[in-house]
Amino acid sequence: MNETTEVIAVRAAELYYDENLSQDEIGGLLGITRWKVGRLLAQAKERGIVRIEIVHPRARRLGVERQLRERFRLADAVVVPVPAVSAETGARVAQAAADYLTAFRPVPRTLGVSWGRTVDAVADSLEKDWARGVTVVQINGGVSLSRRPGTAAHTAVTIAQKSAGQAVLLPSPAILERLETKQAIESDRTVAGVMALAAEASMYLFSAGVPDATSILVENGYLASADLDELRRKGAVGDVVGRFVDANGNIADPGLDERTLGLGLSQLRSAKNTVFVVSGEAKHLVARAVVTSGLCTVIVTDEATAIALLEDAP
Amino acid sequence: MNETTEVIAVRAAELYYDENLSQDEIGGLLGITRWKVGRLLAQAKERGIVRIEIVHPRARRLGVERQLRERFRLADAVVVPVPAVSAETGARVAQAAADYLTAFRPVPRTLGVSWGRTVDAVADSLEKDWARGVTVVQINGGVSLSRRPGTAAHTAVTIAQKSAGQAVLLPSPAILERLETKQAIESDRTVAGVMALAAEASMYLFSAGVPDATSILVENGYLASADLDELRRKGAVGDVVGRFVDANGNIADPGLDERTLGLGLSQLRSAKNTVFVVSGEAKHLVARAVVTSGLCTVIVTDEATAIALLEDAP
DNA sequence: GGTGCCATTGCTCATATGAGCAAATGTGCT
DNA sequence: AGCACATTTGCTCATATGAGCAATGGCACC
Repeated sequence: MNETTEVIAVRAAELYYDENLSQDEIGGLLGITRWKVGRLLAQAKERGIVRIEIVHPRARRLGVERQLRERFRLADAVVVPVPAVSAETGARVAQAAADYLTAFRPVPRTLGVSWGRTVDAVADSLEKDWARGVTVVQINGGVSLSRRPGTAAHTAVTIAQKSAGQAVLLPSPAILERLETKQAIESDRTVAGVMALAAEASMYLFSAGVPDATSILVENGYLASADLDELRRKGAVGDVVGRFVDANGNIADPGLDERTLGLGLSQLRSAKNTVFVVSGEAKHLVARAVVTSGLCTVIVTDEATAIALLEDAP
Repeated sequence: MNETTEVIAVRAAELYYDENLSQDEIGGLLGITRWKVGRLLAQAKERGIVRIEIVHPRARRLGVERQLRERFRLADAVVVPVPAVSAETGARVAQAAADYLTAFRPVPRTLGVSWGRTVDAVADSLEKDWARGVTVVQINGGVSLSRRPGTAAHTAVTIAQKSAGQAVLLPSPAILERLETKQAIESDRTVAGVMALAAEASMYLFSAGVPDATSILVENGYLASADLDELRRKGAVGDVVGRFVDANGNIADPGLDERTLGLGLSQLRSAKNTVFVVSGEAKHLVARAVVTSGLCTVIVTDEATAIALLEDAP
């Protein structure tokens, strides 16, 4: 397309999109046939002269979603565009995840949830009455054994309350210091019951953490900074339901993993509906590990993360 | 439109504009009728959820142009969008003016031109062979009496050469110190001949200057900074073909004007095709004076200037 | 519980538009 | 020049779409 043609295409696009003329009228004005106008408009779109964008906090990128589904054989994917001011990104992704849960059919009877900042944001983004009577069960420990509910409990309880359902909490720390302690807690009737329920959930909702100082596992005192150094040395790129994985989605530190109480990764892998919510540059690596190793069937993320996943091909 | 409907509209817009589905298919997916889809899309456009923009250096704002034509009873108007990096604005406006001249029919036989940075930029933006054999005549003095051609000459010569036509220069300063000198020069056969030709031009091209230190009249030594102070005191908002006007388009300083050699404003006002090229915040005031006082039949400008002209109503 | 009013919905029908194809027009090569 | 080939153009026809209108469904007010 030479420059003259291009300028004509620009005029045509202005008349069509800004002035709402028909292609026929435009042809009359510019002295070309209506078919030529149609072709010029098509080319103008192709070459990015005409840019159509959907500006809305709830906007999504369906094209990218399709690519993610195909590339990683996911049941579904939700990608939100990255707003210019990227502070909002996390909130938008959380909102998108909430929307996804709300729209999901059949409504899950039992929803297994992890905990952390991301999942908590999803809980807060849910509308009241997003569903009816969902039993929300924690899939990994996050509560101290004291009675006062922490953030982890808040997440599950919020999701359950907003559907007028009940929350079933896992009364255990995420990581125990000694294997024996873990086994003892596991064999407790209550805990075992919760774990059995968690194993049967019709849907799981979880995010991932990164092995650095911002990790909520450090914040809650389960791990020390030195532990993370060690984990990174062993190839850990992040944690999923409290379990640290390497770039291939394998357990990074089996010793540590044995002391981690909650749903196992293999259980997650064999589940039908596992919704993975993730956003932000820092989590690109762990997101890759999750989608490539089949830990999730559904991903909800921001466009930048999605593009990163699609770009460096496996 | 409530929030739920709005989100559906967003989905519809994504499917329609990004995924190229038909409204019928979208209706199927979203569980609504195709008419509802059509209505939602229309509303999404209206409410700015769907934003369509034409991104191109040669883009124009036809809607604003129409408003300008109607409001100021112009024969024509050309408005270029303001690019984000506004340094380009001047160049784009000059290009638009060049395009306008090139497309103008019938091709002007004689083109009267003013001089200055803006008009010079137009000259440079013209394509070689933009027209055939146009006689370009200067309409106000800009050359010193010395033989070396300055910028003013360059402008006229460039425009003429690019059409394989000839340039007719006005060998006189723009403003003379004494009235007698001006009259003497005016009565010179050559000068009188050029002025007669200028008066008969089939089209005029000019810009406007502002009465401050950046004025090319100061740069070329015709006026001193103190003269401009005086002019501003007398209400001058800028100059057109070397003549300073107030906000109403009247001569700001008759004494000075009598010593200014070139086409008079009344001649400009009675001409059929007077193309006024102007851009930039600083020239908003003088632009208003020009369009409201009928000095031009055609304006070529940037969107910001156009909006400013339209906003504070007369 | 009626009753009139306004907003929303589903529809008919005329029009606008894109896909696909044949004719025409370039374009490079011998 | 003559030919093969690619590109562009103008067209037919099926489909998509918006305008306009009747039917429907809330909703305030009596």
